Amino acid sequence: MANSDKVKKAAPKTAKAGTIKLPLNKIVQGDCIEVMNSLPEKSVDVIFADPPYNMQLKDTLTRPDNSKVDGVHDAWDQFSSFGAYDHFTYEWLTAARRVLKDTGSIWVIGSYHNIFRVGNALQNLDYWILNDIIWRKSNPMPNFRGTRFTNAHETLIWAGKSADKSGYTFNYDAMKAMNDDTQMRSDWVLPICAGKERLKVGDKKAHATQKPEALLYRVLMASTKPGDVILDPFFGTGTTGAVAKKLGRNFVGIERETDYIKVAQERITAVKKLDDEALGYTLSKKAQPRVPFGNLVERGMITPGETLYDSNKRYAARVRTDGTLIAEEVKGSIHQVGARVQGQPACNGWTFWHVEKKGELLPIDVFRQEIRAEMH
Amino acid sequence: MANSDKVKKAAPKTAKAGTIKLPLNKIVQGDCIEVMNSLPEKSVDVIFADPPYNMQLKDTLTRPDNSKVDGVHDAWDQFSSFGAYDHFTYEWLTAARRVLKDTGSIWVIGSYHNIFRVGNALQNLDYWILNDIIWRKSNPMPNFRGTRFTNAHETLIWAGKSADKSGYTFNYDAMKAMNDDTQMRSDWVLPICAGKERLKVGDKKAHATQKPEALLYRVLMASTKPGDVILDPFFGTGTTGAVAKKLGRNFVGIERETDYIKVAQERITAVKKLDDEALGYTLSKKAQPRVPFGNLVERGMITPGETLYDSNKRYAARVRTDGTLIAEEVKGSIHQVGARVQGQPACNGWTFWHVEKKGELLPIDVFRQEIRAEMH
DNA sequence: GGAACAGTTGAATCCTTTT
DNA sequence: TAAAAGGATTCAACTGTTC
Repeated sequence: MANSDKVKKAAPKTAKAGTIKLPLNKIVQGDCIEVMNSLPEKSVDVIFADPPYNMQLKDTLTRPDNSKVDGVHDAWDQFSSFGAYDHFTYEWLTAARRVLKDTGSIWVIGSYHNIFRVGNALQNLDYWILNDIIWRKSNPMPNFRGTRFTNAHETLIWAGKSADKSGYTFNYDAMKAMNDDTQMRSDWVLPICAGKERLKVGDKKAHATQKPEALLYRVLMASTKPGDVILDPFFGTGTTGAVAKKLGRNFVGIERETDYIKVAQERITAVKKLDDEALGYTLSKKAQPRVPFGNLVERGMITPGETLYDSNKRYAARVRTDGTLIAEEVKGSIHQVGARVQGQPACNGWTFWHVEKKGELLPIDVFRQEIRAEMH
Repeated sequence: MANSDKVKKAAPKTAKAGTIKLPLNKIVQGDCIEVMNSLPEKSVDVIFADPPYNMQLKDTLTRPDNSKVDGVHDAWDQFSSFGAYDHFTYEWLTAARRVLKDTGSIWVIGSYHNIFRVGNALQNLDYWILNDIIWRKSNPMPNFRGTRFTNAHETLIWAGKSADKSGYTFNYDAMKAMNDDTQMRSDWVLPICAGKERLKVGDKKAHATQKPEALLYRVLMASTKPGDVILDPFFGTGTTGAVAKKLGRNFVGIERETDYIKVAQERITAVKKLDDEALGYTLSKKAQPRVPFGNLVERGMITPGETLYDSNKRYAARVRTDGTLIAEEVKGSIHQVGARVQGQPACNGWTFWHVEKKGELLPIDVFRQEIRAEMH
């Protein structure tokens, strides 16, 4: 493909690390390791990677010097017939780790041919696995020879940058909402990419392993926020870019093959971003602004001296002017007193305590909601 | 446990490899690596292994009701590093390979904590992966903190002794018959081991990680013939032995802990071999799979931003990306919003809401039916 | 006797901010 | 940096009790 404003040529190998500005919503042509090494470090929120898994599997286990590995004690830390693939894997995962923000996370998809190499490398490189996700295909290709089980799934690994770097995005509530109000599980049932969604060039598939948009939809809805940057180092025909654009996220695509880039570019251009109401990103409860109980007293929503009850009216406590409670000699915050009267180690005072209004018990959390609504 | 005719003491480390006769249908007490090295080479048909997962649990975990989760904190699951775990893995997999017949196969079960280490080691040791099998738990433990996807599955790797040594057993027709006459897939839905099947000592579970018999039933039905020898190097409370005996197969169990051996021995003694007729598998009736509304959005059957109507077009609501609806400031699931706009306590959103296609109103339930049809 | 309800439990790498 | 505090968080299956 000729140069266009949407396609960047790969940075030369000599490019200084981090000297290239992040090419937002563009496809960069080139080797993903070189390109990633040219990007600014800690600059992307999430990486989605669908690496190749074409391996030379028939070789026997040999070291680089061609001696055969036979012992127990030296097999596990030596190169093997998988050496070339492992080397490639470590290189791109290392480059990916550099460009990933400390609060970022990475997704890698694969099958049993390569996923154990990838998972092993991720762990060795100090990534921290969050989940392994099973994409259960509703319409897999059958096993024609009847020699094994129908290979009906692929595996995705979702990992944070390291064990002590938390802060990764997980839209728990959105996932739960998408799953009829029960937690989203680690096994996802989705059809393979077929029909109109399957991109063609003439009457041939544009790409051998095009992933369904539904898969990326769930990945991005789960682990990114609107405006986040998603890097895909094996961009192919651009499923990641198409879904990112639709969902109001930014993408950076890296791809070597001109033919794929061309198809991906056309595809993404045709995608429209959903409007903001439809996007409807709701802040998780954990991320909402903190409202001290004292504010409710301060504003007169709750009067000092008033009595609070639990939902069964088994426990009662009186409100003091400073926003603490007192019950049976126990003084402290709404949480501490709630925990103590029940003899529990912890308690969410917001949902535990109620005020009595016209004979009805109203959780004090409704006042907090009022205050938050004012704050937008 | 005292010596008995059913329990053998481990062979001494100096025992010459292969000098011990195969202890058929017995539990050998000792370290599995030493014991396996003392057994005759190429003597067992199938190995089933449930090694420690190296879960690296830190603090105690509590449920939302403040009760404590009884996690796996046993000494046998503690390893100092990945290196230590890898070393252990290579050792036992090497010993296992020696006792396995050339026509044999091996099963190893694990979770994301260890399965990538195991899979990597299997490949490096020249085993040949036949399938990775997903045990989808119908009743997994939820994620109590809302931080990740519910960890709802475990992975089994099924591998032959090497790429050029075929001849492993796969009972294709039995598997197909067990699965309503369609090929058995690589994902198996089975409940966890609970209820009466769960072995207890007093009121405590006998083993932290007892596997369900249904899982071993399928493994052995798929990959062994009557009379075959199945070796389990991490025998625990003997699920492998119990199912092997029931199915008319022979087992060899290796276990270190006296307490587990005692429980396993009693359990297996109580098992009766099924008569040949009873070996026919009774099919459990499949329930209608639940399809979340979010799936329709994810798959593009319904577009975020699209408007839904009731059959009389009296009410309207817009679809958001996470599969919730919004109508007149009311947000929530298709059921919740349907109920609220009507002022009713409840509503079946599937039949209430419709999409407009070419001037016709189509209930959204038709899309759910489409998805169910794909799932069979 | 059976329905309804309350209680328990499972291989889990399960929090974040302020003081 | 360690300790304290705020406050967010669960699903399906089985067991046992009550009405």
